[in-house]
Amino acid sequence: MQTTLAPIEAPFARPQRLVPAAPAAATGQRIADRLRLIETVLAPKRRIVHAGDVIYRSGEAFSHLYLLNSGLFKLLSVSAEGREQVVGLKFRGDWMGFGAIAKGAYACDAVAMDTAEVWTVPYDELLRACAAHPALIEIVHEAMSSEIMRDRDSLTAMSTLPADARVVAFLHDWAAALADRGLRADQFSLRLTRAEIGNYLGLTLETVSRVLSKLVREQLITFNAPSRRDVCIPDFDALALFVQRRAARDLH
Amino acid sequence: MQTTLAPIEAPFARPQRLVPAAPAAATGQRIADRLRLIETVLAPKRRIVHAGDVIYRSGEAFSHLYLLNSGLFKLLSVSAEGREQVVGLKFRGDWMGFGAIAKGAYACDAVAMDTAEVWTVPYDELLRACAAHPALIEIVHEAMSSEIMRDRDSLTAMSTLPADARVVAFLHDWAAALADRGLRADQFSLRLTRAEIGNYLGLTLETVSRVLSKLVREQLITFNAPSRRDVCIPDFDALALFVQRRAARDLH
DNA sequence: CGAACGGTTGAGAGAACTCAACTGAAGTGG
DNA sequence: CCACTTCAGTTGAGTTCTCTCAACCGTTCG
Repeated sequence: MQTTLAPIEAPFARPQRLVPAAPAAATGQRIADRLRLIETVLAPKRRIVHAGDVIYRSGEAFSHLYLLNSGLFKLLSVSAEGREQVVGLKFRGDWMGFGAIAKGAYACDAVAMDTAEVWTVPYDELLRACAAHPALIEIVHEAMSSEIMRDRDSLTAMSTLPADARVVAFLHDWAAALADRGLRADQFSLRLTRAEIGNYLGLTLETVSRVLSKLVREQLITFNAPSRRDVCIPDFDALALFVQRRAARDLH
Repeated sequence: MQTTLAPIEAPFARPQRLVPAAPAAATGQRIADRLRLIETVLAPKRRIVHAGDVIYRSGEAFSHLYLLNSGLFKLLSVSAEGREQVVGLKFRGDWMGFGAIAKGAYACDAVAMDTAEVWTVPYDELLRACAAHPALIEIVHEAMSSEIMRDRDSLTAMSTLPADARVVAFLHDWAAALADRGLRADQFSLRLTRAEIGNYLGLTLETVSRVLSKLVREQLITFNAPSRRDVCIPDFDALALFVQRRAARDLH
């Protein structure tokens, strides 16, 4: 797979994600609390969007951050030649647009995959509000920090995991993201095509399809109805274990 | 390589990097300016470290950010089993520790690869200073934003580029990082072993070695002395072109 | 001098990709 | 209402790329 400097374990093992069985009472509470604070302090403009709607486009001047209150977004890095690369998936409570601060322009397209509610936060207004509300700055830093960690984990997964473990880690993280938000994680609809999943994971759509078929054979997942997009995950921890085993494999 | 949603070009093409021929007068000025501001506002504690020294370790409680004033650092994600993964390389002007804000603990080891000067910035002090100096907050946000973008670009490269282009992109980015800091970019010493480069890029050390040999044959690089770590890059733009071509290859 | 280490190179194996055929579902127009 | 098309998905066969295993070289260091 790649060069081993020393033995490694599950690279996708994000501490917060590996504790999916959070007390039901607290499930999704942190995220909701933060949203409420943002709401009261900033009174952001709310906006309902539908699948396919684009919040910002690559190249546009940066001015706003966006906070997802519901729904699902994908971030697409679009090259000059028009090829697209999925570089991120955003759930409720996630911010969009952090990457644009440094360059003063968005570097990707933010596309809704669903009916969603987006809160619009003018960046300069946010900065002013930060001066008045110290808690705000910490929330923003925490969100950026999380994004950095998530990217880093993805990078590690990409460089250490074989195809099947990558797909499993993807499912695991998706389920964990839902669980974090208090949504049911044992059964959900992937809203991406095989091509999009493959694009995101650095695999071909055929490989993704083959892996999913294999996972069904191995009973790690099942599909509801013939749609083949509604996944059931009978044993969440088995996913993490699969990834771990697969990563451990090449340490002899 | 991976699923194509639409045609793509060079994924490593980071706008700021693709303009390496910055006016000599301004070269490295932005970074120096920011360092100077931090220095005057925060008066951070300076610290000289040597190759192999560790600034923080995975698992330690988060309390400080670190700003690199000179030298080179690597960030190592270390698993429970002790296997290491290079997840980042830091140059002068780069911050270390952003990833730790969210979880309150560092998730990787920061290891000096060189004699280096590190500035120590207590995070709570930084937050207080931000309230007084609005410019400071923008600098920090910009640094975090840059890190997000860099990770995202690496992810794209990992998922779209074949082995040779990945190595070339790595050299290109290294040279660009040096150029950004006013250092000579046409000739420099890679301070990583083949194993470390491979680990970072998700390749084996043998593949890295083979690619480098091929690049020498194709005159994209040369080595100084038999050390095989001192690289000459006769034509910087040729590197970007190589990556671009290699990425464009699979769009038929 | 011998051991350890970084690096190079070759041969064979294995993983993922490409190309291609096929299915089923959904949508369109006659 | 039913051909016809399109699109997502599955599966197979062959190819290609990268990895694994191995031998070997040169340098450094005890």
